[in-house]
Amino acid sequence: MTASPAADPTRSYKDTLNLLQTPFGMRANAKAREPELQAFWASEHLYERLSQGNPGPVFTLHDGPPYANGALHVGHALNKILKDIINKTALMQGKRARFVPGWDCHGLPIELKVLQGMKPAERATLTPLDLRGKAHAYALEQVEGQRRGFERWGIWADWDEPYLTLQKPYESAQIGVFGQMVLAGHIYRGLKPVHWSPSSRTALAEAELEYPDDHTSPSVFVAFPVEQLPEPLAAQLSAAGNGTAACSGTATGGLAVAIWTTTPWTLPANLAVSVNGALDYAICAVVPRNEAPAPRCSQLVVAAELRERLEDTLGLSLTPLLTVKGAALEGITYHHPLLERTSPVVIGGDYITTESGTGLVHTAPGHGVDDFNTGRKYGLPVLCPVDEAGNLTAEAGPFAGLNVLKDANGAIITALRDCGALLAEQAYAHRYPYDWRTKKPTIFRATEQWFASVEGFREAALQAIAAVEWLPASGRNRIEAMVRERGDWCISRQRTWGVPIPVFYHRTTGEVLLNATTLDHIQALIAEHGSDVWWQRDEAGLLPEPWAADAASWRKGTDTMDVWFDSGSSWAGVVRQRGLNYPADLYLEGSDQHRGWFQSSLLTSVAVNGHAPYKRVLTHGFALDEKGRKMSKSLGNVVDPAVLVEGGKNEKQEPAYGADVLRLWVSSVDYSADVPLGPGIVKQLADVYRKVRNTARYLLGNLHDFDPRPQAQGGHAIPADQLPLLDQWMLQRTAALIDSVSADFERFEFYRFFQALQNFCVVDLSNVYLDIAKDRLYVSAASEFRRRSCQTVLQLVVERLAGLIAPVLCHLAEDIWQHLPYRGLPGVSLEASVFERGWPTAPDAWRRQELEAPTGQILALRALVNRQLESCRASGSLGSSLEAQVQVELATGEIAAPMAAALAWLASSAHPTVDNLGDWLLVSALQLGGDPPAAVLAEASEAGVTVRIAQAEGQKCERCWHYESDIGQHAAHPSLCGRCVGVLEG
RNA sequence: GGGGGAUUAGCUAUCUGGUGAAAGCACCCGACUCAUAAUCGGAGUCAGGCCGGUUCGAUCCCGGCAUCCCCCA
Repeated sequence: MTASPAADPTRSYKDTLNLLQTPFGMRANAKAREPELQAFWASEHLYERLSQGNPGPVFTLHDGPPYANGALHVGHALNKILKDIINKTALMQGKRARFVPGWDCHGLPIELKVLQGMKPAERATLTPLDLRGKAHAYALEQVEGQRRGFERWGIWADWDEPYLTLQKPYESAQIGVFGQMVLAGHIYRGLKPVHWSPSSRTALAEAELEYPDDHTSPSVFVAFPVEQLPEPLAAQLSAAGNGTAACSGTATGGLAVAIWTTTPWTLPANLAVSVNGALDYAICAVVPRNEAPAPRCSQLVVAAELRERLEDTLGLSLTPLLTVKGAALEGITYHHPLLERTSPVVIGGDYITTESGTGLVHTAPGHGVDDFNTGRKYGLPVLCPVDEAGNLTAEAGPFAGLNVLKDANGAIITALRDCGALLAEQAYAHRYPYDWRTKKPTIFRATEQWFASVEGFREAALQAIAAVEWLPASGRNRIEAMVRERGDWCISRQRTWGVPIPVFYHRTTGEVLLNATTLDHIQALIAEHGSDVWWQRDEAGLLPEPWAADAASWRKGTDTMDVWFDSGSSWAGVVRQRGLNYPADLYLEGSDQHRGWFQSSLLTSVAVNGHAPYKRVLTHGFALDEKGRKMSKSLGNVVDPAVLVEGGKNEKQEPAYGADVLRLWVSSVDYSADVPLGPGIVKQLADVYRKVRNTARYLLGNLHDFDPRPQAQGGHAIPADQLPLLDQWMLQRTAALIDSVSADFERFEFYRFFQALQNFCVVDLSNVYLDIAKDRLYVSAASEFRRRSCQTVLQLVVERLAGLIAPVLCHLAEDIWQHLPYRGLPGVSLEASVFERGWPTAPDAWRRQELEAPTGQILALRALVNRQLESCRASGSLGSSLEAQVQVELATGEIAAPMAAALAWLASSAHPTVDNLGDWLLVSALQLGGDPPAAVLAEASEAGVTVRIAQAEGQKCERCWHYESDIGQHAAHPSLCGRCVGVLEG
């Protein structure tokens, strides 16, 4: 340094400062940079090496398979990124966290998607195998698209070996689960009402129904004559003075129960009348009004609340004789008005209301879900006198042959009128399900289905639930209630795109063939050929000996399995097959999966192995918009993760924020409830990201000439215990951050990490430590202790900061790591990736809680001074804080004791060139006690501490901007202070 | 219709039976021009969805209602 910059106007003293230098950009340029970093990970085989080669235990977060259909949405992002944060943390902690991603590939939506994409003519000639081939191809295509999206988000997984529910080993394992349940006696065949379309002679799923607005049904009110009353009720009635009317044995002229139905054709299948046990019912005397024809009964039972309304509807005068709870009606028997049959009055469920009808519900277990469930409770048979085409069968007696959607209703209404059971008839408009393809009405019809008998292992399931840790804890109540109350699981579907139920029926006797031999045989065939084999081969090709010899007598079943059975078998098809932990360490899905995958997986695992497939279950809520509403196209509030990450058509309006901002969002919200997302939130997250990035950039930029090796080994690092107090405080803050963030990740409370990270970067680093550090870093000579000690801290902090953010901001963390300026210095060894460094730790020596109190005092003093400086700025008397000098005066006694202690602590520092109050306050001069400055610009007192602000004396040093009185004492540097001259002249 | 969850500053988040407390960001004002499409300082706003109960006292406990979300019917 010979020529004086002052003498050379083309140079300025700025060039003599140690300003930051780094190629690390202020902006992420995420669209280009993130894929580069991902390519780096791939080239290093980082995920593979860590997940397989880590020294720690195997950690299994088992992926719940998303459905292989449609574009990725923010719900996918929330789920997969949460999983990835947990996996990356586990990998950094040295665990072998292998993540096998999955897809749910079978089922109706894909089947329908394929069918919709075909011309009617094409569809007409479609074979099941053709359909399955197209569905298979479609599913793979969807999987590929979603996989690319997940990878772009930086998710680490076995992307080359995902599990798909359509893979042969998976299907084979699923058949194995089914087989074990069969052999354990948990699988049975039974009748169940399903949506049935007579026009297409097939069962329909809910998704295949539509509900036109203009449907009208011929509704009827019918009186069912009572045969017998339970003893207590009979006694009550006779006590009310009307015992005689309750006929015994004769149905004529006596008491009747009144029902209402919109499907008169189901009356031949009536097997009970259901009441709500909690509702009030009135037994009424019946008197015709006006011209109305007299009914055959003299007393009617109706819901008390509906009595008056029914008087109008039925044209009858109903005088209440006795009011009882529905529960008291249980045990009444009545005679079917059209058939020779006696049936009971039973207690139904809460579905029985007084909104319409009579409060007593006609119950035909073969033709309604509520009816079916109630019937099961009372052991009623599932009578279904309707064939595939919707024609009544011989079981319907005189009505056999009539069609339920055409002539049956009329004939039955006529018969009711003829026998005097018809109370009223009226057209009733309501929503009614139609076959979406034929546009014809559907019916409920009982069909043969396959069930898993939950009853057989309900207790075991409840015990398994109790052994699992549910997060949040309310999840346990939720699934427990569902499992306790649920009925048997109907696992058969009348569809083509799925795993077959491997059963044969005898062509003449109907006998079911399903045993260990056939199951093993089919399982082996599917393992080898995939489930297509079921459709490719005839019975002779599917049956094992000895049945194969008589193949012509057997017919293979056409049902497929419920897709929940598919995904519910993943513990067998994936976790166990791939050598992961079973039970898995963690399942993590949206809270809707209590009814879905958590439950189906639990049931199959308990049925086969007697325990849950998971040790812990973590659930998250749903992504909503900024106002807490569901995202929908019509509201225009949908956040497309692809646009968020890669930018929209107009990148000015929809910039490419990058995957890290999406990941930061996931970390920022409390996902135990529903989580909000919208443009405002994204913008804010982008600001937080920028703050973290710029903070890291500043750290990197000031390490450009730093060798992190200890001085003893030729480097620049100062031992921690020899650092100034300010630096020790910074390390204490860093240790505190590491400790709290480690705990946050342990509890999966990432939003706490998000808050702590923000506070660390903004307050501890940017506002305090780095603000004070500027003078040390820029002004001091490059190798001065004052600067090297600061760099020591920056280096320790930046590496740990990178590690702490790595599970969430994985790209930023790696980008920081790749830009560590001392990478490649001789003698410096550095892991290739931040993920190889391991989870950040802090030596115990950093944890010095006792530094917090005095530092807090001084920072409070700093705030007090700042307020006064600001008032000086407002009056125009000061600009930069370095234009000021400060006098601090402490009151005597208790009140100022903490501050006095803090100042004494600071004064006792071994490194007064760093630990001095003036530098900490960023002012040019500081005076403790003594006489006040001549011209005080501002003054304030707080808690016994008085500060006075005055214009700093001397002149501004052109290099360090401090105001000093020793300016101009060196001829070569007339505008510099003594300190700067010392630096420049060595 | 039933079950579950949410409701504190514009946003995200936090603590608490005692006149409550509340961070960061955003917004506003100012400084700097040696992190500059950056950085620093200051200020203000503002409150626990609504109604009722328990209590000497409730944001915090209980009940109801409203709005939103999930599941089921």
